[in-house]
Amino acid sequence: MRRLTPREAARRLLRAPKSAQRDAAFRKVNRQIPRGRVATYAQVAAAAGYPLYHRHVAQLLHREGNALPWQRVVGAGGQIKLKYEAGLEQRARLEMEGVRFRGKRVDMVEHQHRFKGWDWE
DNA sequence: ATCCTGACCCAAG
DNA sequence: GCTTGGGCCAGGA
Repeated sequence: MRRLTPREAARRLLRAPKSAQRDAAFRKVNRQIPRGRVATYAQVAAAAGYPLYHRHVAQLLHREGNALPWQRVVGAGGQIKLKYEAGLEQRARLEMEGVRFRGKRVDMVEHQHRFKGWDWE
């Protein structure tokens, strides 16, 4: 497979369904979150340019999180939204990156990532 | 087209 | 802290 030129890539994106463009934007934003930091679903959605799509961010991570730093996306206020074992795994992964918790929630004051330009403040 | 669901969010009480 | 209700949107049945 030859590598696509930027122009070809752009063209391919335009032809692609909207959902694919969104997902691509979500993946890109998710990958911008550095180790030891987290962002909320709403933050990722907004930073990707789709302010009302926080639920879809979750859907994407659910589908193909394995190929992404999915553990760095949490609910508003630092809540872990995964249930049961999955939730424990996310917490463990984050703690392994040095993220600290206050009770059930991630210490957002310490670890919330700020995307440059985007997202309030 | 309708109905249901979801790793959501937020304001209320 | 909690629960509830409403809002949001696309995808699948």
